[in-house]
Amino acid sequence: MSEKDQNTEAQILNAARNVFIRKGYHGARMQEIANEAGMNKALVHYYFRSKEKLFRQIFMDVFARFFPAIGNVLTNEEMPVMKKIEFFVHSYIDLLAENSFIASFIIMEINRDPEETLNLMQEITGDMRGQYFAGFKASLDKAIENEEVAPVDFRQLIINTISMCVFPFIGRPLVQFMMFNNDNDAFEAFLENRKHEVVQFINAALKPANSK
Amino acid sequence: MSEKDQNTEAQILNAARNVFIRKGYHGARMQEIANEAGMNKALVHYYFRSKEKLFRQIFMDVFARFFPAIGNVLTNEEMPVMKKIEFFVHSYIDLLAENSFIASFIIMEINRDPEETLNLMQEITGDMRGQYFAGFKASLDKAIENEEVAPVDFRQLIINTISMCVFPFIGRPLVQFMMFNNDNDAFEAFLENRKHEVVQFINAALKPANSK
DNA sequence: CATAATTTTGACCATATGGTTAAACCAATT
DNA sequence: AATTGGTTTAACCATATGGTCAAAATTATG
Repeated sequence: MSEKDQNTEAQILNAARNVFIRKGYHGARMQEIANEAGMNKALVHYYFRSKEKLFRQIFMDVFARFFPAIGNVLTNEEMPVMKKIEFFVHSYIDLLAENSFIASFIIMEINRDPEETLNLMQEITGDMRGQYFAGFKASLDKAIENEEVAPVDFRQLIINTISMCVFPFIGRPLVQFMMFNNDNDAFEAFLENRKHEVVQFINAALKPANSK
Repeated sequence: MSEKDQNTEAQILNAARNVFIRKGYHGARMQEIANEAGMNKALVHYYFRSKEKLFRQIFMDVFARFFPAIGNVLTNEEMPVMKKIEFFVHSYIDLLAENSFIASFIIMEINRDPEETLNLMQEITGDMRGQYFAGFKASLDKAIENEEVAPVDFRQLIINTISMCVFPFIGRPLVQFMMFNNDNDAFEAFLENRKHEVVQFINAALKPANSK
């Protein structure tokens, strides 16, 4: 594989990533990818046989970068639960803010073809799926026992947390329109605040009943 | 318009609704809609000139049924804030459970073509958009002043609430796979619980600092 | 420098898809 | 029964799209 090879390949991957993320699988056109990469359509097929093969690679790249953020935080045994959550919320919202279409893209694709998409995801998560959460559950339950946090089901808590982080990005056009008169800057500011607000919200919700 | 007219038209609308919701605009095929309606493709065009016109009508129908659930609850001045939220959470999760693809559909389309989709939505919401939330803000702020609930920005609260209701449905395949080993029944049970858990979670989060 | 190997391109193909049309069908009216 | 008006269909059209191929351009190799 020559230098030029890697270069063109990278150009294609880059263009494909943009187009697929913007338009989704059905909306994306091989021609548009070729144009955006500044080359002939046949060349795209020369490097990646078919649209589907190209898409798979893109999806896995995107998801592979997106997924570990969850795992790394939940896995760290040392950190107290509430710190874990704080760290998670901050890094997740930052990640999404910098890659604003990733969340919609993943959601879009998993709803388009759940079976296939789950297969791709499994190749990345492997068997680790359950482990991530088991670790979190353990340390959460311990904290509950020590009455550091109020009793709560770990799944509900995780989903509450992820929901509050992810939804504003997925539903951004809608939310921005409905609640911010479509004012971009106002919404950006809102997102910046949100990191702290969400943490505070969860923190308050988890305050044990007998604390002051 | 004859009886038969209304019947075929309804059949088309019904089929189109199913197909569009399952596949989204790009994924949907006029032929598939015709098949599902049990008729010729040309007939679909005879009733609704183009795919786009048909789609618009479907989207507006779907959104029109989906949207008021927000407004009605937030508008009611009498109800105490926490009751409003409880009512909202219950009715929203029920609505989504019964129309499981609606949320994904709306999200999908608004990300596909925000401009156009917002236009369609505006035809339904009219100028009422702001009003809904203004009413909620007023009664929330009053409750805060009376120290019935802890201080919180009304937008953050609304988005927190909607996030926690909607996200599990939008991300269902992913969540079900990651946290429930793809077990359908387990996830359904989880959703049933969730109505109460979310209400309780918000309730705890909004408990004023000085209450026991 | 000549030859081989690889990369890139323009032209092309088969198929799918949204959309049209003319004719067939059918129900009501005279 | 014939006419009329709307409904439904089969066949068709133009275009878009994923994909292929042979030739040209470029690069590596002797």
